[in-house]
Amino acid sequence: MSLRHAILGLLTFQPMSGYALKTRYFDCSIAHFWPADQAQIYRTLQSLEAEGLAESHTVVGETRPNSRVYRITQAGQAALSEWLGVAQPLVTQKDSFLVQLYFGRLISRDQILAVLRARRAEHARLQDYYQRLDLPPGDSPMMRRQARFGGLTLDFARRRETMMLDWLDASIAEVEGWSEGQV
Amino acid sequence: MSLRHAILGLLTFQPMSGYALKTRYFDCSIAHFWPADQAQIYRTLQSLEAEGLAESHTVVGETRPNSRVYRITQAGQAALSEWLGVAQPLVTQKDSFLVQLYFGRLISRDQILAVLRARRAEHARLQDYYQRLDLPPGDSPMMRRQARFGGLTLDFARRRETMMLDWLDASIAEVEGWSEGQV
DNA sequence: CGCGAATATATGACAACACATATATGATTC
DNA sequence: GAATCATATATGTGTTGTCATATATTCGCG
Repeated sequence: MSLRHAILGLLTFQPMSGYALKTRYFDCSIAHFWPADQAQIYRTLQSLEAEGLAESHTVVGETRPNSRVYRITQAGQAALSEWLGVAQPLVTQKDSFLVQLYFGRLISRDQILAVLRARRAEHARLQDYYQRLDLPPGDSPMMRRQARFGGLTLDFARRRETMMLDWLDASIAEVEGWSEGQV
Repeated sequence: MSLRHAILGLLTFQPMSGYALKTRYFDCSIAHFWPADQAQIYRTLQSLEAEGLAESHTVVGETRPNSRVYRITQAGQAALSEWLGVAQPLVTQKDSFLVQLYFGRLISRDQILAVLRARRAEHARLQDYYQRLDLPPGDSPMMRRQARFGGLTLDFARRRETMMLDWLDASIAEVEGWSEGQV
């Protein structure tokens, strides 16, 4: 249910079209911890409207194609607040890389090291991305409050990438220490 | 596709029934980073057999119900090795809690603190679980090699929980420092 | 003027997954 | 003897998500 509530949350910034929501808001924030493609977002907006949590009207574009601008309703705000106040159950994070590593004994030491190093490179790239990423300072009281919470989630991403790199470095060193015959 | 390969991997330990696979192996290992319910595992075993990656025969149980014992085939071993050798694409980890936190400004400081503290308690429980969890020492060369790779994934889980608790403690302290009027 | 890029929305098809439920056997417990 | 638990497998169904594809407009470039 997170995508529904994430979209309702973004609509609290201002009413907007699916396109603006995805390209100007979603992809720069929520997508870092709850990615979704265009089809999913458009369908979710339709479903939100069908349930009365959002409403839309067509805006005639003079310089662009017409767009359908969505606005959160009172019912939508109530549903969002309700959801935000209840602790979500902890869900096990799925990671196919850990499945690969768990069965590392089934391939050669060089092969598993190559997979580990490729993973390290990906996370180094991500760490760099999150280090450079900075949040818009906020030009209104609302956006300044928003920036604080955005800062918490960004802090999480940075800590996670640091932890990942530490663990990958330790794992690579450990596997390198295992003689080929033992692997 | 991870579940398919995880199941093939478990079948390399020994041929076994869906029930044994789930309760004696899957839930104690793979489920920590790729959970799946009974229905999903049984259907995946059927699909693996349909593709020739596993084969099964019925074992008549004298003291229990009959069971269908699956064995990995040559083709299955080949498919598994193939998959293990290729680095899987990095997938964004979805976390509904981060969605909640990102929109923390929409509820009261006390409410978001309650959600943060509930999350902290969950991760403290998980950390305790992973600290106590120890892998079977391995009674054969294969299982000793297996224990090494299992150790790497366990190390990851422990580091992740430590990072989570550090971040949650820092976030709780930070939010506590924000005056209610500002939140 | 044609072409591609950016803007904008929508749907079909399928895979993966979660949750519920159905069924059956044999052992243990009260 | 009835109830319950552990063992064991199977399927129905709805939701979510992914990927591909279709369609339409306007702008800028060569």
